[in-house]
Amino acid sequence: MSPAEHPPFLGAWTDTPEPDTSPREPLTRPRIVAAAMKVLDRHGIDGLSMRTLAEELHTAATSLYRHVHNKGELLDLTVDALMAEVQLPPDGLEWRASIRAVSMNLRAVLMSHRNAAVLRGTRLAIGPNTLRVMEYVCSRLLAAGFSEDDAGAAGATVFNYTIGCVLGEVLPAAEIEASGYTWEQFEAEMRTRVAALPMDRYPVMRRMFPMLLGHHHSAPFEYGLDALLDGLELRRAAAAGG
Amino acid sequence: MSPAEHPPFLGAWTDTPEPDTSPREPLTRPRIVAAAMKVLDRHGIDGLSMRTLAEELHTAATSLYRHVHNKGELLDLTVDALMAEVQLPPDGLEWRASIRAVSMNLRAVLMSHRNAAVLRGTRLAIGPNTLRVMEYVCSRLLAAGFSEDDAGAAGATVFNYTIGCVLGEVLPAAEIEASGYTWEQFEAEMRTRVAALPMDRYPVMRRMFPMLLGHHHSAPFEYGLDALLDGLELRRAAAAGG
DNA sequence: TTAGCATAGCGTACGGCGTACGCATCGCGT
DNA sequence: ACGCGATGCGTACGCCGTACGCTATGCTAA
Repeated sequence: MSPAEHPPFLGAWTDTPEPDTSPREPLTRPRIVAAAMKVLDRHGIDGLSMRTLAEELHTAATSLYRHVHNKGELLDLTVDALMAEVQLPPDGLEWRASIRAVSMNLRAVLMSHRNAAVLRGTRLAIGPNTLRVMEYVCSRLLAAGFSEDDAGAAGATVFNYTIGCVLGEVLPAAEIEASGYTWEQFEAEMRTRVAALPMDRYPVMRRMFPMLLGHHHSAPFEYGLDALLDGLELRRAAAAGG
Repeated sequence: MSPAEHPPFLGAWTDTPEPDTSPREPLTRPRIVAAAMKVLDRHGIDGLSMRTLAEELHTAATSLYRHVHNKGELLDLTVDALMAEVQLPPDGLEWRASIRAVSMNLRAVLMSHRNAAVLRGTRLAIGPNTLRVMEYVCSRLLAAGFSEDDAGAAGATVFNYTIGCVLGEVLPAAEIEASGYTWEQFEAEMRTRVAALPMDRYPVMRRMFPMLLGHHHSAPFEYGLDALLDGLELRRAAAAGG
């Protein structure tokens, strides 16, 4: 197999494969996770396979398994890495303002990585970065006077609300991306699909449905978030007063 | 290939395959969807493949494609079928009570089909059954005095909150099921995994984390739901008063 | 300097997946 | 009796995750 086994003139015919003298820094978990996020952003969930990821890293698929137990763990790491991007608000804010800011930032991060956000909906991925955000939220709530039980419930509520909303907003976009449609094609298809449904049996929906699908801005999200925070403040004040 | 092509004694050696004289009612979409739900409940998301589903129906995998465009559509149908199970409360309830009841019923249905609930988190599946529930919620909110925009936002909020919470509650269970662990094994593994994290950097979490993971009951869900409804009532009253 | 060895990378292969394609079978309208 | 559309299914293809074992590399001890 080595060139020495060929007569010399044969070796001259083909370019020697140039033993790939590039330095090529070594594979590490952070590098792998970062690449996974990139592939996810660009090619969607179905576009992320161990092979495509390996290609992105100029490696073989099986090499990844030296650094990651299996694909599930890789996805969990990627989802947790997402949480590293959410900024925590500065100190000194009133509790509502700080929780609101965390929720908004979390939403922004998820929206900027739609596909990872969808993943986040399907995996229980608790890592240091997730914990960091949860720590901030819960400590703020405790400091504001919530009991430990209430702080846990309130924090979970805000989290779950935020993620639920983002999923609702992001899933259409993710499906569009996956199907290769444009937004207009998708909206048209949606319209015909809806027209095929027995809409006359649902008079309210016939009027409101386009609106429900079309929230490209954050107004409904903020409406619900503020309502939720108002309700939590009522409970906090009642508990503090009683 | 027909038995007549073999000498008779050869035919006697093997049991004639008994041409399956069972009547076997024809494949239909509802039958397929019901079977998919059953497989989902029993064997989890990964346990539902076109082949396993076909086996459940005593058919070949490719036969299913006469009734369903692709697996994605099948999953969408299954998710929508889930929504058929949520009961709508009787007439005459105050708006908060009726919305609260829908949310609780929706949660109960999702909790009783964990795996389908996880699917619901990843697919935009709007069919007649989903529409029916949304119709109820929105019409109730409109009747209570919400503007059309606010009703849409409020309805979406309640929906998204409910689904987000259920996902948070159900994902651990779904993962347990998928991994074949028992709940105790899982809790133990979770404990060691958490112990491996830099918990000392997160003092609040170290205390509260077990609680956050362990909500086997609906108290935190109801806490957040009631807070949300309180906040919405504030807005409704303000809009009606102004 | 060299021998030995742990470790990172990778080539091959296996079983399972979704599903395109074309043939067999069956029930019904003529 | 006879086509003919609808339904079921056998085969096959190109992906997927990943187990297994070889090779190349760089460090450590002699």
